[in-house]
Amino acid sequence: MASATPRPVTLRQVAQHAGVHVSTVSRALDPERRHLIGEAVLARVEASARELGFRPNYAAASLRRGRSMSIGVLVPNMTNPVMGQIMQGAETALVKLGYFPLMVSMRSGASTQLVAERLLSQRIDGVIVATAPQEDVILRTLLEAGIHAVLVNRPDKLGRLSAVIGDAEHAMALSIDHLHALGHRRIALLAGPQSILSGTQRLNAALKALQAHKLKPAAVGLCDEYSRDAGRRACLQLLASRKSRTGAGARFTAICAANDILALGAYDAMHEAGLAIPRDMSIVGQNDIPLVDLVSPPLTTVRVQHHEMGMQAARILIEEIEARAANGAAGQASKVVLFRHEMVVRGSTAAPRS
Amino acid sequence: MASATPRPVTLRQVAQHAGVHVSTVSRALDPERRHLIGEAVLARVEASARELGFRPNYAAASLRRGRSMSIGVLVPNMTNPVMGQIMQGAETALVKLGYFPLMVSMRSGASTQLVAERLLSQRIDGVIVATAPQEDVILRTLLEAGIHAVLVNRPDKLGRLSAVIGDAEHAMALSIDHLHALGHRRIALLAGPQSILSGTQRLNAALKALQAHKLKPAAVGLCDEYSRDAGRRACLQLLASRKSRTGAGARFTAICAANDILALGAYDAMHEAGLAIPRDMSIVGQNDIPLVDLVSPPLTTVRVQHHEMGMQAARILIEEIEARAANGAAGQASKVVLFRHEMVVRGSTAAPRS
DNA sequence: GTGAAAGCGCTAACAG
DNA sequence: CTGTTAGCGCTTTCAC
Repeated sequence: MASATPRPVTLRQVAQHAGVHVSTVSRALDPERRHLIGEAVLARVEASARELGFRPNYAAASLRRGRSMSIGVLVPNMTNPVMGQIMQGAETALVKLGYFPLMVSMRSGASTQLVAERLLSQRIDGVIVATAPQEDVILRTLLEAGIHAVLVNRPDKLGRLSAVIGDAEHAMALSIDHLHALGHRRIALLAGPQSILSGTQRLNAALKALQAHKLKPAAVGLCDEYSRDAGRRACLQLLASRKSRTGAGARFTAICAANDILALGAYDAMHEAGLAIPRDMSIVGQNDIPLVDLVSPPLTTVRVQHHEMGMQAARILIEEIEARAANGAAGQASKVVLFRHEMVVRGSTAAPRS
Repeated sequence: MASATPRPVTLRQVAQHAGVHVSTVSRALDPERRHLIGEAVLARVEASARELGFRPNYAAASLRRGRSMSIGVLVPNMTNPVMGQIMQGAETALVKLGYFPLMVSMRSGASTQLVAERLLSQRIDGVIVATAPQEDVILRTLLEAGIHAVLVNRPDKLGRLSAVIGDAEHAMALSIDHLHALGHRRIALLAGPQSILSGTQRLNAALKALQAHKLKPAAVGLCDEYSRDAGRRACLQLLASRKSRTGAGARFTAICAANDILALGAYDAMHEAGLAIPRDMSIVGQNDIPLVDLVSPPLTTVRVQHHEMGMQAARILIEEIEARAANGAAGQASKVVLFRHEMVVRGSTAAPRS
């Protein structure tokens, strides 16, 4: 008993065991330089390493090479499933590229400044930033220290950094095209608060998508916040005006909501009005938040591929870092990747009753 | 322009700037040893460090001290909000204790073996394990390498490791007590699959909680999986038997589900049977998964404090690591912390109609 | 209180 | 192809 933490095996020990020099072992174990080593020696070294259970000491390698091969992944918090997907995607891609992701959240209780210091002390080679622009103190600190950054889910106002962001126009077009393909021509919009960016952006995108089919919205309900109740109220109002009016435009058969929460509010309104989904009204949401596949009927919505966005951000970051290492800091153009979304067709949409 | 990544400031530079020796700076900047330094020198060193923007190089410190001050946090995946909370809690506590968390998921696409190697190469001082027992290959590899581990949300079958787990008895007692306090006496149970641990555990806990009130379940519905539809079917069956039987026991007024998903299935069944929640039937879930506050009526459930569990696991781990460093590996007893839960009363429960 | 010197484990010139 | 040598930046004896 009492196995007093066996001290990790070093390169030196492997070298001794294999009867060669340390540097030979170092080369043999590096996939990039193993071809420099004779086959016989290579085999011997590998056998020794395996037998002794050698694991390279990253700290020592970092110190020597001046690169840590680790990348910070900065998120506002880790409990949000969207952030989870971004982290997961970034991890997958980074590991595959031979880097180690360091996940760091702003909800750690540490001050903004300390979060930056922590990352800097780890000598990260780059950082993927998914935090809100309000927290840019960190980003600035990191950039000043010469850390390369790529943004996820938010654009860079200065246009200096590459960013991977969602394509709002594409997203709304998917919703509208889906309804149109089902045969809907009288479509009402349930828009989010026009005081915030995504609110106006999505409304405009929806109008544009309708226009592409030479349509105008049958009605537009404005919600003053992204809450279920706001969606419900706006929707009830829409239904009321539908009755009072007789024009063709007012008799809509489908609702395109700016967001899943608002769509769920529309569910409530339909319920109260005694209308069945999707028989009397088709409803489509936006975002595919968790559990909307569990409501009745399961919500048709548009999924943002946050996982892929995380992967893409990682790939761009590493590419830029390695380009910089090769070509020097000279003029790299920053990319903006607009991400495609995907339609998730479930039970809340159907062809209109003829 | 062309700021070619300024090389990080080293201790040596700070020493030069302050006109003292490197070792003096090292001592001055370590809160544990700064008292060894004269006040004047201390002030001078600190000023220099700040002025030059010195950040300690953790890799160098790790190498020298033989401890990385970093802790692995192993989760099955990062997209699950439960895991998010555990990671978040662990991060908060670890950072406060001066450690750096390395979040690693099994969904990274890397093989189990490689995930372990990665952690080992980082020379982590310990690991918090929130993965399922199926993935114990990793855990075994880490333990064999002498890494200290603490489990979250799962017990150690061998009783060697400390674990922070939910208290199923407490959780079910909260549900039952809540229903009892509202006046319910004829309570049906919706149990999960008896083939898995949490299924039997929760059922037994519920029976025990009822017994504490000298009650027996009015009925027990067994679901063969944790799905909404399984909950619905089991619940419909319960309702059918309720009609056919006339005994007092069969006419239950409340349902206590083993899980939120099953509870949502019960919602469906009530809907189909034309019963209103909570007027005709009270329903209580378990877990408080995201969005159950958005269903109609909002689900009354029991919340597991995963965030606190993550924090607690971190504290225990560090405590044990530091005790081991101080006292040697000698016989440490492993702790099992049963975590308290909290009732979240929302709209799905009410007093029974008299 | 402070300085000097050694070395953690590894990689990267430079020799041969 | 393989060995030699010199550190990366830091902490930690041991002197003074």
